[in-house]
Amino acid sequence: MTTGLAQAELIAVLAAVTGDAPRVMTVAAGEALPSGPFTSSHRSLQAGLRDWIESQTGHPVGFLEQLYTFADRDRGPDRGSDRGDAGAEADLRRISISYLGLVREQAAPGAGRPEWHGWYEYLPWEDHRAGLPPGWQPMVTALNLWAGEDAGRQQRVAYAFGLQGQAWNEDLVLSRYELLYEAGLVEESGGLSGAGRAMQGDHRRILATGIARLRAKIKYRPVAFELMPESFTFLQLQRLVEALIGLRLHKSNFRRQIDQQELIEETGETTAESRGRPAMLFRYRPAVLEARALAGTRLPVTRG
Amino acid sequence: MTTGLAQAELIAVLAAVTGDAPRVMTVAAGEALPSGPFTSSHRSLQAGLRDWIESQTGHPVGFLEQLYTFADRDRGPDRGSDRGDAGAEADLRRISISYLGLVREQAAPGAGRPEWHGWYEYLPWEDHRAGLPPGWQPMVTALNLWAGEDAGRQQRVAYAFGLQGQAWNEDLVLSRYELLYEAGLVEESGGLSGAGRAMQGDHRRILATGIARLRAKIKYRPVAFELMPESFTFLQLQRLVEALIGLRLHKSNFRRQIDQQELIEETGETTAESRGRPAMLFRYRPAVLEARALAGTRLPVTRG
DNA sequence: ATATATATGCTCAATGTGAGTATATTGATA
DNA sequence: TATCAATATACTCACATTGAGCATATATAT
Repeated sequence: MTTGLAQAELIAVLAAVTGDAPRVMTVAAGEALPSGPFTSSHRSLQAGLRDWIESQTGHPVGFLEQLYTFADRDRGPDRGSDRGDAGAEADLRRISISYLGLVREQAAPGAGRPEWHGWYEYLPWEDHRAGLPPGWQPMVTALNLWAGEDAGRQQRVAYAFGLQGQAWNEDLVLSRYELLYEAGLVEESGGLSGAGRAMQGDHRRILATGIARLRAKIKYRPVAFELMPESFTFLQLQRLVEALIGLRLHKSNFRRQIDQQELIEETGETTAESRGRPAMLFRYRPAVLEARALAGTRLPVTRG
Repeated sequence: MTTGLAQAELIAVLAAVTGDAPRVMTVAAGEALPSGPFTSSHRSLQAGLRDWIESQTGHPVGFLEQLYTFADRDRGPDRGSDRGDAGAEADLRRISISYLGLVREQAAPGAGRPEWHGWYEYLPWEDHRAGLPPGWQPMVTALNLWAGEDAGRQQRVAYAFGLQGQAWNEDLVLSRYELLYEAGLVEESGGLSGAGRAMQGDHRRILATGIARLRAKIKYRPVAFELMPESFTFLQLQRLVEALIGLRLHKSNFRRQIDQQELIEETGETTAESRGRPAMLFRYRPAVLEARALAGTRLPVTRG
């Protein structure tokens, strides 16, 4: 009872982008994230997961980062209350350690026949590239109905979904999923279908955690390049970032920002894929990565 | 062998600030971070840890956030190699889930007689408030010696410690500890004493992880108030932030920044603690917290 | 009264950001 | 072949933010 014994499991949010569609690797016909027991034959958490992913996808994982560790009856960061989906009453807890991984392509499925599905099948309210996503109005109406006269709920909804003068904040992926969960508007919490495709257990919450992390990270670390091919045009890079954050970017300002960070350099070649003027091809400069990352201090320190 | 059974343990980095000294709660005469098994009597990871901390410190924990989950033979985010400190060859892995918690004061020790020690006893190279910290020159010399002709090592050292024209980045706490570890300059990796006080196992690495998280977080979330008393002066707030990040701040620019975020409001009273003009007292405005946090987008989205 | 110490407010140059416009270079088409 | 449509790249400009320092206000100590 007090031994602290638990069953350990690894869960991966594996992301890739094809064209302008961000994708996630799934199993069980798109209903679950890939996962497996953490066995003692693995050298480490990272190494165990890396081996497993590479055997499944046939591609190396460039970027792999721990997301969050959940325990039974404690799914989701700031939840004190039980959700009742814990299962049997054994004195064995299950501990799930989730990871975010980025892979460059998603061809060559391995033994497990993984499937790639678009993020926004599961979280359609997160894609604002073409204006308000489908199903937006009914969802907002239902959220407001749930909030009722409760000022706290009203504020949380307005903040998370960018209503009532608040700006849309693309990073709040997890907050939004949790609000929808709490409001009973997703299947996982007993809601009717409609608000995106459901997943087993809390896998959709873990997907939301991964997307939130990636959207936050892309602002101060050049993770986008982990998803890009060797050489690429400016527009391809822009489309990829837009796919991840679910928003359109200002073209020339995006170019300027990338330019002045000196993250990329011309290859010398051009593409003639498109109709108009051919675009220059660029490659990533990894040497600069370590040197410039995390430049944003935001605190008024005294210099000199 | 492949069951995924493991022993689960919770480890806490509990921080408080008294005056201008940031502190961490320790056990074992200041040689270890508080930890304990995660038992099935706990409702959840968060709740279990929260209960335990409050019984130990006698104070409620305002802020509690998961840091990182380690497994035996995998201590530290990006390490593939074993460190050989794993212990017995049982097929039971130990999994340590670490948390960062912030408490407002550190009086009233509970049953376990915890001790509070200054952060910078353990990581003296992190405190740059009074210029270069003691032991800086010998440490840099030893690092350069370790780097030798290896350009990669040289670059990592220069970047992490702000040498050769690079600016000091207070967030890179973990990178610095890991470099010192790798270079054999801390006791935990066989180095002689001198570079700060050691801790058991990898507790000092976990402390570094917690400080790094806090220093990064303070830039975009008002976590400082979790450590402040009810009412405070501007200078007290500044001193606290300075203690956390280990740097001096520009007085009026700091005031301006806090001002325009509308995070605090006057209480109407003043203090006459000091010699000169009495300072106005302020209180934190928690209502605004949710509404304004995470304003920094950093990506050039198209508006309208 | 005067010096000293701290608090609070103001200015200004430099830099960064949001938004839009202008020019260049291609393929398609009349 | 002249023109159009489409895309790429470059430039401008107002405005906000930031880094740095100076000025003023109000207390205590002598």
